[in-house]
Amino acid sequence: MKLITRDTDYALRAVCFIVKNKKMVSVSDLVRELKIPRPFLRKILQVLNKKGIVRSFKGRGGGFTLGLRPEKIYLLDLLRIFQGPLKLNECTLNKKKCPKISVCPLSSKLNNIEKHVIKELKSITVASLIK
Amino acid sequence: MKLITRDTDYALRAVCFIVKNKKMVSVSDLVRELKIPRPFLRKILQVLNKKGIVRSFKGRGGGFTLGLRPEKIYLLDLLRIFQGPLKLNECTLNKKKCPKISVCPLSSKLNNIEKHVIKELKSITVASLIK
DNA sequence: ACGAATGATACTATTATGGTATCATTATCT
DNA sequence: AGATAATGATACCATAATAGTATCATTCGT
Repeated sequence: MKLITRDTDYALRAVCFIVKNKKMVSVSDLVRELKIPRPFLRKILQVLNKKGIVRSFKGRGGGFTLGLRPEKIYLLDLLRIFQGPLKLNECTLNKKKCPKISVCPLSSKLNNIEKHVIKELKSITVASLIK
Repeated sequence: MKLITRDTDYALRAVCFIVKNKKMVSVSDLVRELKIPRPFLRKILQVLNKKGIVRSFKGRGGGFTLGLRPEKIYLLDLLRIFQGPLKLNECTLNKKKCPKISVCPLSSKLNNIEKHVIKELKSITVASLIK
């Protein structure tokens, strides 16, 4: 099981690079640096732009700058953007109501795990990864 | 993101039912009780049998009994059997060595999360879910 | 006006998940 | 012994998620 998928990972790397570079960064710069497939990276950056993580500038000399301060960019947010909500305790039979064999003590235990994971992920910001 | 997929979930439910029933349980019993698609459940039980979690008996009057004591059946084991090793911190660019933008403080943080999750999952046994 | 950049969007490929289907084997009951 | 009721082995299929590609539109600087 993976916790972090590629798009999230790429997004994180891209954002980190943009932070370090201070100035405007183009997709070409990022591709050169990160060796990520260009069209895929473009798609990812467009999402980051829409979410305000990054700001885009069109036209010649354009590219991307940071949209938020690095301390305000949480790994958890990136994860949610690209992978949807983190729900570790989803009961697969939920729609049909749990049948008699109620294994539901499980649910509370999974909830605890989930809370811990979320707390930890919240503590990871781009700023904390850069320094 | 799901932590537990259906096969693991079904396996857990099946095992719990077998524990509660004390005696031999056939696939038909389980299907009746758990409303799980029969062929899928059969496949799952065959895996559980091979792994020793469950013991199978062929022929008329056959079925399944427990292969281990309920305190010895860990959710973590079921998870590993059906979903492979739990690796939260897999760096997607690992093969090619992380490029210069080393985001690797991330790795240690993810490792901590992973350890915690594994520890928690180890503490969940079938016995603890039944009572 | 041209070229260099991103925006929008639709399509494709690969893999993981969630199953089905079929035939072989084995044990029991009559 | 033979029918029947169970699991074993295995190959196949469907759907969804992941990981990308491709193309045309728009915008900005020179």
